[in-house]
Amino acid sequence: MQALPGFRDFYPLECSKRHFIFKTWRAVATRYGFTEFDGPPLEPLELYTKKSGAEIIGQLYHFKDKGDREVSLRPEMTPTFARMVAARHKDFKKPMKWFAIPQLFRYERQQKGRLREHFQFNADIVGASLPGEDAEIIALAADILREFNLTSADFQVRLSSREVWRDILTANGIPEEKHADVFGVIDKIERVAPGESEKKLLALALEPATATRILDASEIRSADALPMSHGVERLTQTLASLSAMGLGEYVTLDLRIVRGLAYYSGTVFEIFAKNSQGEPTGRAIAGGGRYDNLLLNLAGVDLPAAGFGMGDVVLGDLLEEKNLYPQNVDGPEKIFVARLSAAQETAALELVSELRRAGWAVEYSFRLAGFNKQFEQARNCGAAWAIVCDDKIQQGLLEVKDLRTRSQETVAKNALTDYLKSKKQG
RNA sequence: GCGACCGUAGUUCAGUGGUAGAACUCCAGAUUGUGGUUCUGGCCGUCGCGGGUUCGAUCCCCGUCGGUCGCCCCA
Repeated sequence: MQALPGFRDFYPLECSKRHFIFKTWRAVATRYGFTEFDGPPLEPLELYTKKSGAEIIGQLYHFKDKGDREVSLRPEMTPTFARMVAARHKDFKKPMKWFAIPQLFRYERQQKGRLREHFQFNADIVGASLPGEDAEIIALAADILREFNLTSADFQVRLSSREVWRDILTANGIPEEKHADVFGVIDKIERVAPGESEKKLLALALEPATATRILDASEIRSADALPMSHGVERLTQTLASLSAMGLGEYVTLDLRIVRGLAYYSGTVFEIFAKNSQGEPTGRAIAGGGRYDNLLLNLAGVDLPAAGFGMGDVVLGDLLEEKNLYPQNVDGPEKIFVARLSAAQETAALELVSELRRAGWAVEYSFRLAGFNKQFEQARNCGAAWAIVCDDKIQQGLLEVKDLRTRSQETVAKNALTDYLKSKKQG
């Protein structure tokens, strides 16, 4: 028996890494004033088949439950979020800044960076559709990566706008009905052979000259290269805000980004790891954007919103590759309490208990073994300190050994925690 | 859903048409007052599963399941 395909067993080390990622997500989100929420991992299938991106339904992990309901494990958090917000948005002041760390599911063949299950940090703002909100979302995403000690040499935020794209398409006489298809082509420009995108655009019955202008537009990397419009003004303001927040070096305008999901309406962005040439590479670490119409379409409540997601798989691979998991990711400094003989059994257990209640991570040997064994066990459990209980415990004295330097000192029991604290900081 | 490659002890891998090995790990001991060395012993596999060819298959063939990577799609 093993885990289902695409599902992971988290052994202690992997679980520690997962906790490290979650802890970092929560810490930065909290600093940005976001509060955590959660929803059901299983939802009515209809929530996903209804209005949010028809693309997603082909790969849903869905089935019929015992009550004959069509249900699906959640493939993304946004529909759940939209439903929850729509139902009770009047209970919350705007802007609402919420985050969640849902486990998401997709039924598809697994490959690198893509499993049937993953955890995804989601942060969303429901507010007034301001450029500052877009900047806040992007800044949070970038600052999370900075918190993992990733730098501008490691990742790049690629900023774009569907609003700008709609203006470009409309200016080129492309009717609204075709926008989604054209977005689909733009979204894949980087992944198809040269010339392929032009063929696809022509297949959508675009004039050759129009197709060329669309492809040229996707090369735009600066707001100055775009005719002024509401969308461009917005992008400019968002970029200015990000620069003011000290994140300018992380962000570039890149009109190749449009995002796959149909519900995005304005600003969109994706974050990619950079290769040695500084080019975006691999799968997106994070992605998101503005979806001002989703709440209206899905739940009949007209609230503008923006958000992004960041999965643990691609991020985890990157942290692994860059060796950015902390040394002590599997836990705090431990203390091992050893005792010489049965005479110290009780005293040792008292000491173990006292230290644990004082907040230290403490281990000891369940059976009285020779010192060789006890010290070996101390090393194996990763202890930084060993405290030896021997005859001197009668006088309230303990031997404290630093297992890394192998130096040992006699310390009074009542001075132990102060001693350990002073040593820990040093 | 499609394609390529792969599937032997917990792990990394060797191996042969006549029912399997190494290293490491793990456990115990050498060592009844101080640990990463060394030595000794022990546990471990229905050789992924099913079928076929064969006197006989872990080895050949087919299927299936699983893994890796890619396509599709993209949280």
